[in-house]
Amino acid sequence: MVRRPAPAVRPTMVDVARKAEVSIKTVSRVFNNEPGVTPRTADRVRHAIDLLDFRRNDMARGLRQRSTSRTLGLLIEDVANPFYSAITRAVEEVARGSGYLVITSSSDEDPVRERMLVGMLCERRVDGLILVPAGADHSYLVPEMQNGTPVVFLDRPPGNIDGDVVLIDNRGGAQTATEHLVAQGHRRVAMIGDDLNLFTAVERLAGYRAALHAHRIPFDDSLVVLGANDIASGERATRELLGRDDPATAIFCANNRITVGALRVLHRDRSRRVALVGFDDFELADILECPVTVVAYDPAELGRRAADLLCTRIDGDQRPPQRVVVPTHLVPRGSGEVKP
Amino acid sequence: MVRRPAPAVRPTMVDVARKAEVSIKTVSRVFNNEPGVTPRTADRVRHAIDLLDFRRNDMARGLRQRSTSRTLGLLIEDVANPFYSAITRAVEEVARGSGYLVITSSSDEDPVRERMLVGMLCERRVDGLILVPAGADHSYLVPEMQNGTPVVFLDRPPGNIDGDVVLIDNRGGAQTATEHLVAQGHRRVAMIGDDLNLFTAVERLAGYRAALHAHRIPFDDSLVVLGANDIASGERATRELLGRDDPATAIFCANNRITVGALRVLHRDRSRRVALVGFDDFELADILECPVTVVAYDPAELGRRAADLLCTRIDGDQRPPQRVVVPTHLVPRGSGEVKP
DNA sequence: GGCGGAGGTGACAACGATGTCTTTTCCCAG
DNA sequence: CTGGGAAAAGACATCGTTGTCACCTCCGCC
Repeated sequence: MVRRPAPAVRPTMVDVARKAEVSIKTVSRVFNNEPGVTPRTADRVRHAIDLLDFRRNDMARGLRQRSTSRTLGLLIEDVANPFYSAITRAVEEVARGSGYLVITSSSDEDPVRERMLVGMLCERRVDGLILVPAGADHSYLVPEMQNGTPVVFLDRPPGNIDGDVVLIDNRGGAQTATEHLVAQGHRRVAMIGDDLNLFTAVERLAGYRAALHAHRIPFDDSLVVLGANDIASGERATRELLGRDDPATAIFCANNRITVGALRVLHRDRSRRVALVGFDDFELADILECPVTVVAYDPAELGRRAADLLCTRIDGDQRPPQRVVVPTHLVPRGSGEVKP
Repeated sequence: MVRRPAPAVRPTMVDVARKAEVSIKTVSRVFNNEPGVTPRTADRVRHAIDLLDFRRNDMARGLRQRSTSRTLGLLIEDVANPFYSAITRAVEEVARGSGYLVITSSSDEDPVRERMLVGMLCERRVDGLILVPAGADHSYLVPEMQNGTPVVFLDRPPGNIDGDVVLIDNRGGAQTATEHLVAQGHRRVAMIGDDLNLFTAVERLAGYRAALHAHRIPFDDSLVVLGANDIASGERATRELLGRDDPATAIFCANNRITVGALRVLHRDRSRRVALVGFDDFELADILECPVTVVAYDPAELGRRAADLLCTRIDGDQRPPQRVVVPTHLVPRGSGEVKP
């Protein structure tokens, strides 16, 4: 017969109470620093707590107190992406400041997966949820929100419902980037962007168009390639743009995956001198052969604002839905200052 | 008098039971797909569940069932660091495959903070813990582990206790990197490393020394600069090494922060031709002016192995502590093939 | 017609903490 | 020495779910 190790059960307040020869209620009082316990008794209890390595069971505590888990849910596209990992870190920081831990999960831009994960988070009774919405319809969140889980949307507004949103100034940033290229004398400014079912892609395209319009440059849709969402498609789009008869002399890359793809192409074919401005900053942008000019913003700021807002909602803030916009700024480094 | 919105309480199985006119036990059976319920009854219950947007309260469930939270804890140095965010993603993936969500938190290499976070995670009764140990003593984990929270250590072994560890082949990788430089004809090969109270730093230094030893090159400690742990200190160390009378002709940078720092210095002063091999790969290493040769490994593999191991422990695996070592491989790109 | 058995359903306790209310203790004034 | 009252400590119900066991019904068969 195999001897199994003891079942390994954590001590409870009952165990502590027995050891300290008091009632569990007294243990609870000591543990929570509630008044009304003699210092002598409190010491006895604390001693028992240390002796047994007691850790309060937060599930029981949470169950008793209107089901709070002291935990926030953060549902993003992919933590491995630096943009989101910066956000994650910022959210963690704010959360910890208020005693929360954070459950992170990645939806991979898949609405079905998103919905499943939201379900799992709600089952665990997260006290609030920060969500980068994937897909077009988020009305499924209505019951969750009504049932008392506050939700803050991040980076994109949700579909078919209203709620707090924290966004980047996509349109303004894209316009700044494009105007910067125009100011260098470029007239054939191309744009490589993501799929237009993404809010950010639409906004950035709008900013690009606004810049052209402001400078009376006609919009030429052969200079716009959309649907690029990773490094490989960024490369393809760049090759396509440069392979034409009358190629662009400047490119606005609407996100950092695309920028990297474009850089790979330009790095291989150095004979061309193409101006480039990217949306999103990235590490090492400044020490590439041709340092990359970008429109930057602080992703951590996005996370902080969202987490702050969420915390006020958890604390009962009843204001109407808020819309926070985080500004962008141009960082000229060389690639955007190439003349036609 | 201000009219406050309804207290927003989530429906429970009691509500579902009332609506479906059955007992809560039957609701529980239907919800968990247990046998022994008439299809007709089950349909009625399911209908009520949908109608009320019922979500099972996992805290209550967990409390009843030996306090399981279906949640893993992941305690790393900093999620915003690409190395850790890749790990995080991999852990999430494996976890989800077994029905777990992951609480991530960053210790910032601070033992006090680590301990506090471990405490918070244990209070929430995570089913298991993956920990990148900071500091030198982890005996404080003994009671947690005895009380039934399995722990897997990541990237470094813990201090003063035994346990499962998943590591990179630090020594082998460092040796490979150094030998590669020696093979190019370098005799004055420098190393910039982190503080020696870090396990990985010690191992990498050992690998560097082993390589020199294998090629009968005497160890010269003026060529070794330690204590570099961020980009700025990497820059300082590089300047220091190159500013000497008889400077090194090759540098082994023992982590990617250091590599980036060194690159910044070399980028500014292009007159020097110094060979460089870095430990850790990083994005864009291949499209820098001089593409960077590195010793690479798969951070995601680290995360996967740790999560897999943790899951088997949670499932009751009683084997003695395991030690998993993830291999490294050299990626020559140019910077490491510069001749003396 | 009664009885055994199986399948469906429900009553009730339990998980581990906390809120409410009661009891006990103890101190001091009268 | 006793009564009043505040402070300390405890009893017990409760949060929402699941495990255990009892109950009921319906069926088939002797």
